[in-house]
Amino acid sequence: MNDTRQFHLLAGLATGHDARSDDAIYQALWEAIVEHRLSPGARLPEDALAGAFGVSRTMIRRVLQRLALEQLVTLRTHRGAQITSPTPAEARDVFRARRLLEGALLTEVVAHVTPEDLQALTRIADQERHAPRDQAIRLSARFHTHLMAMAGNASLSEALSQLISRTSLIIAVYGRGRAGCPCEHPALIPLLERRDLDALQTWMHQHLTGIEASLDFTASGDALPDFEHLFGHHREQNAS
Amino acid sequence: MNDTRQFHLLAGLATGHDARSDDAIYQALWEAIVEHRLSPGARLPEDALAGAFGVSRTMIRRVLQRLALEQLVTLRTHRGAQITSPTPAEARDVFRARRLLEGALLTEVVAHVTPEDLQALTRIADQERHAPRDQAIRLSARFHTHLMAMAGNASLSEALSQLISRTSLIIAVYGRGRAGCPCEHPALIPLLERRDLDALQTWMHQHLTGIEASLDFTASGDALPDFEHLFGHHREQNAS
DNA sequence: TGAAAAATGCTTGTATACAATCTCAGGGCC
DNA sequence: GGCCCTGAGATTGTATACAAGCATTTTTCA
Repeated sequence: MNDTRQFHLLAGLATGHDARSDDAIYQALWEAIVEHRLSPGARLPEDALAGAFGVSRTMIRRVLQRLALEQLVTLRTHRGAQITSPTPAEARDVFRARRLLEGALLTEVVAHVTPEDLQALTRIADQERHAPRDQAIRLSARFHTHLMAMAGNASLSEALSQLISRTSLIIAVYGRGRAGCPCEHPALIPLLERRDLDALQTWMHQHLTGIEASLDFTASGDALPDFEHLFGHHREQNAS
Repeated sequence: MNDTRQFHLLAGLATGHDARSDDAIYQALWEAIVEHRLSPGARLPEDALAGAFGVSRTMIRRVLQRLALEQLVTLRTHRGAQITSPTPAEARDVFRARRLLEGALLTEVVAHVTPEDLQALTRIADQERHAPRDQAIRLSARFHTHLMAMAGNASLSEALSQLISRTSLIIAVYGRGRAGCPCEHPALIPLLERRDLDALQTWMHQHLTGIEASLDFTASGDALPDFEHLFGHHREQNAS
């Protein structure tokens, strides 16, 4: 019994509902993941997706491979794809990386920001406030992505985009209650407007640290339970 | 006429010569690209590669897609794959990104470096000095990759690895004569040994800037010739 | 002779068939 | 009663067939 139905909400997002192109399928899946409509751990059977999108498994496999290289889905041989459940360690890495990268890039952002950019950011922040929760998460990602794209460095922007997407997964697993950017974004815009680099860097650091601090890593990450942490108290002594 | 022969040198690198796995093929192609045995602009016909590696096009396509996402090959629809020729703008971005990332990560590297790491780095630097030119390029990449892996942040290491690989492409296109890291790497090790962060950051900045300065961007990047620059002297006046 | 148009061959894009492997349920054995 | 083994079903891995598009050559006409 192909549960194609489960994925029909994905297919219906754009054109009609079938024969979508490579990129469109990627986009639809990406949005569904970032918006938490597909939760970490969810299985992604190729047949079901192929049916939902009206294409063959060939294309689905290509899209899944791409998502896997971006660490949004995990591919295990002969066991199929599922939405990645980041480990606490990975979560920590992502936040450290983002603090470092976004902090450093703000220097370039300040140097290149234009009035159009400010308008675009304001619009995104507004939409974010009035959007339902799931879309707000995606718009929050968009806010950061757009902000960092101003630095004018495609290589870094792309790497950062991946980190931002992964943050959404991390929030899905470890966020409790009203996690995610709790609408702090509008506060950044005036700082950017008067090009106050120090204030921007401080703000960004606190923003990211605040999100990370709001997470709850004691809840087992949905993946394999951390027996070491649950039962063992000899963490410091094994040096190998 | 399938010029499978052209690619047999790739296939012969590891096991026998056929029925190689996904990762092995990726590895072989990656090394060939980074070692400049496949030059930017070189075409990569799926049939020829499939024949050389003894697999079907299915696998080749997967590997090519992965290399494309890492920006090492360029995939154009219905026109196949070829080794990417980075543009001067991309080259600039990559070096800026590397300066930023590697400089910042040195802080973490200093905090985590172990004697084993120092040994490994020394060994790589030694091999690099005594290796023939093409392998030296790959070992140079390995040096930087290993160094940055010490920071203990997988997310950033991976992004950086891609930037390092792309640097090899940039050198292939714009490097003249004895470009690449001209064996400066051994000088870094004592600085690392005494954890002199300031000296390390200065060294790294100059190292990367030196490589970038040794490039010659006037030579047309092998891709589409820059007619604007060749024939037009009205560069400053067209503002659009 | 030169240039535009048509045809052929080669390469890639997509779907599908078949083989290999995993999962899970049912039954037998300890 | 619990555990292991076995087999059916389902899912993924790989290869191949066929369709579609591009490139080059050949042909034709001025």
